[in-house]
Amino acid sequence: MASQATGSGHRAAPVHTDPAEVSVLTALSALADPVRIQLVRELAGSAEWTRSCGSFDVSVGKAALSHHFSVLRGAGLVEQRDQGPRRVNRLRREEFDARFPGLLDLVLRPDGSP
Amino acid sequence: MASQATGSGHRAAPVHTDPAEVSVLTALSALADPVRIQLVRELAGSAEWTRSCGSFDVSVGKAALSHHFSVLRGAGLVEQRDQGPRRVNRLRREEFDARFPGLLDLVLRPDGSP
DNA sequence: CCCGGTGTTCGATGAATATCTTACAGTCCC
DNA sequence: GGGACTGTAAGATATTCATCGAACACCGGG
Repeated sequence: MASQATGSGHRAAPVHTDPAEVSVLTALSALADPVRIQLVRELAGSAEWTRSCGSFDVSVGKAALSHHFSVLRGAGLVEQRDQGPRRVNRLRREEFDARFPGLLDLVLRPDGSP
Repeated sequence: MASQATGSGHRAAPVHTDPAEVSVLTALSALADPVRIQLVRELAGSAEWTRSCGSFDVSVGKAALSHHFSVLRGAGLVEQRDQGPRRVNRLRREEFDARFPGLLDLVLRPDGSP
């Protein structure tokens, strides 16, 4: 078979949640965590599909990191795609902003920003 | 002594936090709770200084309720004033909105509102 | 085919926190 | 002053959740 450009494995695909189906409580809970805020911020500062899960400068082990990405997926904040052995990420900016206008902007704004 | 219109007792005044000094994480954590969301919503639907703490239709005891109001005060979301034996509340809409534009609107919006 | 690299899952642990019960401190009204 | 009412404080309990360690699955390359 013709090998695809970026091999799409037949692995357990990550479960995604449509931002349109996310409740306010779920969205706020997902963002009410320092590690996840950092992930979102770092992700926002990078081009889409360029950051693998392990490429983030966080202070937790990879098990916890995997959990955090699961929460972010469940809140419709992050989309993931398998690219060879690694899983690359994308911040669902427009979609999430359509569901919760302004929320992402607040998180991405530098914290001391009156 | 001349009794004041609404007697302001010499009781331990509630500790308030200026919304300008509240971090994003604190604000999101305060709002990431179903009981507190309900309190904020109910408060937004009432005139200022008209709702005492005990007048909310929540499913927790008054001790937990007092704790939730403490969290809301600490996030700059609610202002309290003693009015006789009861403590009346006000949602700090403008001040909080100046610090976190749009956040309160998201919480007050009916949950399925895309 | 073996191996290093990448993530996920599972179970357990620990910390944060939401809750209750009880006790206490004010305030108002009789 | 006594008593009903309102809210807070303190201590105990329970639940949620973030974290870790180890085991497993998958991919790509020698």
